[in-house]
Amino acid sequence: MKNNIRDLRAEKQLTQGDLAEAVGVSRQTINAIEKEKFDPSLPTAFRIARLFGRTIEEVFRYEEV
Amino acid sequence: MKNNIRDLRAEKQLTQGDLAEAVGVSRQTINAIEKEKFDPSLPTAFRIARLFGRTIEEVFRYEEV
DNA sequence: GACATTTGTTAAATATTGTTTACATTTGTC
DNA sequence: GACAAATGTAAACAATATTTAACAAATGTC
Repeated sequence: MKNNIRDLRAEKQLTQGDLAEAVGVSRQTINAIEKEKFDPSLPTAFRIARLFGRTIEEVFRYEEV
Repeated sequence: MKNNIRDLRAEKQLTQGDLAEAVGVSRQTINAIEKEKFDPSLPTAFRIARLFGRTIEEVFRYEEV
């Protein structure tokens, strides 16, 4: 799973901590998702996308196995 | 999280077993998601949406807490 | 009504994801 | 270079997703 959270976050000038607070997860969780250590849960993905005013497909890109 | 997998599945005349196989999860997982027992992972949500030719937002509806 | 198919459900076990804590590294500013 | 802010990372744990197996209930067909 790829994502462009880093760019979207930069656009809005939010730190990982800002985003974490807005989304309701820990800063380390945002960091891990951003660094693509693991995928967020579907609810978390929805909250992230919504926060940026984007669809999930615009934020995350799934590459078929 | 709400979803309309049941209707989409009916449109395509797929059984839960058919969908499970196409998506790559167990039939019970499809049943549980369909009955909204729990949310799928993000990759599974992507595969389900893709299979129906829909976006995740068209298949799943997230209601803010 | 017998039969096959589909769906619902439950329990236990496993895998994956999210949180916390703590510390290290990087980056920017003075 | 000192300092603060931001980011990276890791281990332990908590929470959730998924599988497997088994059986019950519903549905459709003959």
